[in-house]
Amino acid sequence: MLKNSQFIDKLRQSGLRPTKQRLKICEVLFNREKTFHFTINDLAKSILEKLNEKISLATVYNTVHAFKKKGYLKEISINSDKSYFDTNITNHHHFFDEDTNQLIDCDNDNIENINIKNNITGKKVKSVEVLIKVASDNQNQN
Amino acid sequence: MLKNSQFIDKLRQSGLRPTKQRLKICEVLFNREKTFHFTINDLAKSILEKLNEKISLATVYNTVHAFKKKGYLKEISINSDKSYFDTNITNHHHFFDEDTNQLIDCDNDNIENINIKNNITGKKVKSVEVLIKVASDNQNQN
DNA sequence: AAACTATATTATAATTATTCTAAACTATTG
DNA sequence: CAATAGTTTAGAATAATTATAATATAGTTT
Repeated sequence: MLKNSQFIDKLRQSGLRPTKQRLKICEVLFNREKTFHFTINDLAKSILEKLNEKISLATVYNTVHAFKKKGYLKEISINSDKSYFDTNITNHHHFFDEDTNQLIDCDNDNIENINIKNNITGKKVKSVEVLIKVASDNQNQN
Repeated sequence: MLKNSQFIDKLRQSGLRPTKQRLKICEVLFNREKTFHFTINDLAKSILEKLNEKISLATVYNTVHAFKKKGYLKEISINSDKSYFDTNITNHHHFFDEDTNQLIDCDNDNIENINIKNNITGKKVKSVEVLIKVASDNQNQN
């Protein structure tokens, strides 16, 4: 478990002011055993429930985007009406269970190394993400 | 180039009534040399420009979803504020150019076969999609 | 520590993509 | 050709996200 002062240092190091709100959000996001996936709404709800505190939705949006820009969060490429974020910033992939709409981490060594033979000229590969959609046998394909 | 009567047959075969609007949309989507990617907005604009005809937005949404359900279109998993569709329904991957926000097909044999060692128990793999985000060197990672 | 400046937070309005609704319309069937 | 089941439509409703502009706070300078 990280201490408040550690979050303060981390924020300051990346040029973000360690405000009350940002520290609360750090607590909810990073003071955990396991990484996890969330939507902005999930996060706002967590803050309310866990810390019994209200942070303006706008601030939650701002903070999540700031954290993403600094590399503390990743956004996950799923087609959905809302954006999903991940506190696991390591290189890894995802299963998406179409029955339950759940996103599940797929360990990187569960898939052989992906080698892109021909990249777009003049561009650099920023990320390679695999999304494996799964469902029970009787479901429609998406 | 496909003829109108061929679209009529195709629609009827899959239990969709071949209406004026659906045939127009077929023309725009499938009467081409190459497959392509689009958003609902792109499509509505194309209809207006190419056919000089106005189809209600609701109908465009309905039709695209109907076509997707029947397997004539694929939806692409990109995290974005809007949904992207693909007339290329074969198994393939994508590059996403973060500089231009463009989606580019990645030939299937540009990537070695992807082998998932351990799948979620009780579930069947419905699709495996790779999204390769690229950008010029000086861009931020997404 | 007061004053200053740059950055953050907030409630609320605005915007955008998408879905819903219910009335009018049309293709198919008997 | 009448019945009916499926479609289309404009516009309203909804939901996620972004913009706005006033207020508050953090860091810095005096």
